[in-house]
Amino acid sequence: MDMKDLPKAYDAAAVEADIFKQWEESGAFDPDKLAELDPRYKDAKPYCIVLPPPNRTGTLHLGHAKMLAIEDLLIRFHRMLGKKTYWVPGTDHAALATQVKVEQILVKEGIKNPRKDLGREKLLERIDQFVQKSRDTIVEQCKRMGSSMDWKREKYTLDAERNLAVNTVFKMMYEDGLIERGYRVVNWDPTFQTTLSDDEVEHKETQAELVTFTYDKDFPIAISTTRPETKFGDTGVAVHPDDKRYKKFVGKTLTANFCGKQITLKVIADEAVDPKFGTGALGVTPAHSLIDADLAERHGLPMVQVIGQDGKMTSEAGKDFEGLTTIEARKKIVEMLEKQGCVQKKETVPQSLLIAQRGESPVEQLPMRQWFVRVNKSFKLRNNTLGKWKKGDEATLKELMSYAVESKQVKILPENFEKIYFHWVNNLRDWCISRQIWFGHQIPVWYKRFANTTELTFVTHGSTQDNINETYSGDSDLPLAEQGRQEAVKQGELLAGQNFDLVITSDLQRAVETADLTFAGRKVPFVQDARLREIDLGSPITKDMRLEDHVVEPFQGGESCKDVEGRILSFLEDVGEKYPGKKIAIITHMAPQLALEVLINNKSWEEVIRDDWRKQKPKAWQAGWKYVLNDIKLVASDTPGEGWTRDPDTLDTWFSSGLWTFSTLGWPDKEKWAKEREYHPTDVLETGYDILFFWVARMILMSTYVLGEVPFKDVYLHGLVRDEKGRKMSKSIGNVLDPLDLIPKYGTDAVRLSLVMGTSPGMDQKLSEDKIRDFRNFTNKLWNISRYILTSTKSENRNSKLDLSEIKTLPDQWILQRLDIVWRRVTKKIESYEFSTAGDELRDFTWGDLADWYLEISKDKEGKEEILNFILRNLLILWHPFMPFVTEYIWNVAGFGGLLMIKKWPDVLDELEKVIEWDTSSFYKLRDLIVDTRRLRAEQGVEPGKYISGATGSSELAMMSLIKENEETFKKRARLSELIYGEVPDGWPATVSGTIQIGIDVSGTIDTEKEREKIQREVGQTVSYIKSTEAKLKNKEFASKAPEKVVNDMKNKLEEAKAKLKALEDRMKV
RNA sequence: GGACGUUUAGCUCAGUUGGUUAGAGCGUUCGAUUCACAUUCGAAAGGUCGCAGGUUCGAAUCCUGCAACGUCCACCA
Repeated sequence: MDMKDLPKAYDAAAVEADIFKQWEESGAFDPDKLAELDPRYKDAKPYCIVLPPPNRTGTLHLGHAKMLAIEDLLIRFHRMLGKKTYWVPGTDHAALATQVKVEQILVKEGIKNPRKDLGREKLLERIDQFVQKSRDTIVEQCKRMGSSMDWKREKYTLDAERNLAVNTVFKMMYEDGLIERGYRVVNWDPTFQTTLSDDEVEHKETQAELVTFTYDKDFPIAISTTRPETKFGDTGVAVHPDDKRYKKFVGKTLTANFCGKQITLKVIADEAVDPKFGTGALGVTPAHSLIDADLAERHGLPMVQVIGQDGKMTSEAGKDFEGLTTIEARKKIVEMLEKQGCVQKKETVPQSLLIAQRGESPVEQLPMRQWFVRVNKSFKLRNNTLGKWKKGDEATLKELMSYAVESKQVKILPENFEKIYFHWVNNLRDWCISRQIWFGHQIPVWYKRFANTTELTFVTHGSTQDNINETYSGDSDLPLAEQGRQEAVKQGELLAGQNFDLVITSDLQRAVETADLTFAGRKVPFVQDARLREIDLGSPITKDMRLEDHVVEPFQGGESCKDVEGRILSFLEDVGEKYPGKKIAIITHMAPQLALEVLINNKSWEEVIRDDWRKQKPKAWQAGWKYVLNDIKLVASDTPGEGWTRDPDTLDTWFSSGLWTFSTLGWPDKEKWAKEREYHPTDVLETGYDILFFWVARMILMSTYVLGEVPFKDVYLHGLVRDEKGRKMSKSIGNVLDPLDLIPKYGTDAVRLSLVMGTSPGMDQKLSEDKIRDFRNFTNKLWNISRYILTSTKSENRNSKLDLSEIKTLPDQWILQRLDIVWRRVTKKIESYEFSTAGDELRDFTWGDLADWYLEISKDKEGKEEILNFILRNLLILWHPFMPFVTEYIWNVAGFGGLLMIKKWPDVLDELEKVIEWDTSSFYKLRDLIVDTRRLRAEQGVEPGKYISGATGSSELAMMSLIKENEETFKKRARLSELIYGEVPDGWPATVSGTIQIGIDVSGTIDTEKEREKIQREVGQTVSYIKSTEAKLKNKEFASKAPEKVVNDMKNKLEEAKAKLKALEDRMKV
């Protein structure tokens, strides 16, 4: 392109698509291809950020745009620094949120009850269609934002690889006893028919009627409630232990006829009751309140469920109420109570209603059988590199989560969020992970149910010599010792009263012999089954062998406990099918028996080994553990085949997102994981503070549990984007700014800048179109600076080397020195996540120093082409992470060669190392002088614009020197000229008429302000810090008052600062 | 009820271990513009740093209390 044809204004809309295509096709987004593009990426250090996967529920908003702008800035910066950058792209299925949204759409389309009318498969199909569309939009939007990630590596929280990770972790946790199925009070959303975690439930302030009443006319204690309909489920009345009014009732069991239902209430005393509230007595409803459930557990009160999953009253509420909604029931109850004269008081009180986070539907608390992650359960650590524990130590998930942040292995920015994090972790309750919706990871648990129940009676074999010695037999097949024979006979006596249809023994000698002795004289058929064998340990083992060491990993080429579990599982399947309804005795060994505990009795290996076997060993020799086999439950990472039914529930979406940092890097596939292992822990997690608990905390939980390491080193929490009045952007207010509208209007670079500049971590940001417009103006400024340089210099000078020893004039030295200082500061600031101030620094340089001063000065002097091109190249490099499109475009137009996005930061600036030697301090004095001149000129009314350009610096200096034609002035002007141009020119430009009096001592400005100011510029506050600290330390009062530790701290820091300063001074001397 | 923030120019915000005269952008006012850029340039005005105490040679910065606003968590049944 001919430089003369460059348009006056930068047209972002016209060039961005092409630029992005160029980047994408180059392969520079792919960390593995970087080395092909530039050899410096060979063996480069990894740098990794996982993209917080946007929900596939629709389109991206400005919050996403902000996230993309910040992360792309970091990625581009580190890529230019020479790191192998991997920005992991992906999207989130968002389980509940998505299903809810699609169901709502379907309802609008006329399908009244999508779940019922379409069924699981069809509904999932519709969701998949929606989700696919959503995904395409999201990818397109990310690209429009200029995000430099490689979508060929796209991951999805619900794809096959992530599913394997989810199932694997579920199984691990199940085996460690961290996941359990329990009957507990959970949050239930009757509208969407699913459970919700504590974090998905919100409180909404409402007014409610607080009714004070007695259960029936004769009941001695009055209670208050806002939810009379739950009172059918009351099983207790709680009072404060010190409350004299009720002391006589404590411990008694009272009955009442509550609106037609006979209820039994135990009066309990508990500290949790506030004697000052209401009547001081509290009706305890264990089934419908988490708080009451805790109370009930402490005092052993039963649970009665009176509200069903449909949100209506159950049969427990009696015939008159069954099937009514809670509101209807409430009204009716109050009426009935009033009729009976039981109501003492009705008042309106503020109450916070539980509602689902999405939508407005109220949430009920009900007891249900659900899956939970137990955060307070201690378990044995597999491998852990956090430092506090070693393999085999015990810890709880909560402890892992706390320690990761406490030890600063995860640093949260801004720091105050650490407190919030700890508070949340400390108050964390078990996490309900099962959801009754269809869209999501189905729980990896399968059941096989049998037509009839089979009863299995476990019979231990008698002792062999090895058993007596307490050594493990390995694969040896010893006969019973004499003691063992006696044991077998004795066992027979113990089982004498019981009849068996069949005896199944393992095929090892000791089991077969035991069968013969124990069941001698009975007419029971015997069957041998090799699957009941003891563990094959490969070879004989010593006494020190421990079962817990090879639960998962096989020992010496033999079997692991898990292998045995597989054998027993297949055995049970056969037994359940072949012998339904029979009573069977099985003679087998220790490990197979533990497997029975695991498979039938729902225990983890860790548990059975630790708790059951050792404690109950004596009992084992007495025979007769019974197992009732009516179904088998199997937790597996893949379907076990036909005849198995899978748990229909799905997992909380955050279970899969919690694995995101490593499930995206190939885990648990050994090969893939090995290849990308180096990227974990990832370098930084950047996201909004609103999902600190939902997501950030759960990633820390999962990563420290599964891998024993933190998921990321830094957490950068950005604030929310709000409208110009500080309100949340919402469709109902109509104040939503859509990135897709803004980008064509102002350009992506302007939108990105507006989201990064003027913001700090954790702080909400007010955004208006005015602000974006200002940054559009700035991109145009950069464009015009470039246009000026490109049109005023020859293209053959674009990449010419700069010989620093040839730079002699003051403005040249000054601008290069400024550039040197600026890039150092910008680098430091980006590294410490101070994007806004980094941008300010750059903008001040670009606009304030370069455009307003240096370019103006350069107009009056030829021969600055190398410097101008040099500065432009570097300016583009420094701005690139902030404004990728316009900088890449200019780089292209200028013909600097190659792709800007993989140019080395700071690359060409390396040669600037030496510029610190120059003394440019007098430039500032001159600048002040010029500004003074302008002001004076304005004040004294020099005819404007006639001889001198309004904005330039150098011509005004010339003017100044001509103001008073006398010897003194001439000297000054000669000196000024020398300073600016490095020489005294032969003649002067333009003649200036008029006279302006100025009295500035130019010579005085030249020799002052040397080393100190220069050092200050480079090291910031160091010099003054040293001075003030030294002064403070010398202060006798301070020294005597301050604690020793403080003084020492200050001394240390002082030494550091001095060393820093000295290093700098040395550098300057070279 | 508990915790955490915020309060600095008309507006949006910087101000990193306390240290010369508290900064920027926008806006306002005045002025300039044959120039790479009117998407420009220059200048000016505008601040008891929320309030009240305290520590210090020195406080926007540290401590205490108060107020307003905001957010999160818990919840009185």
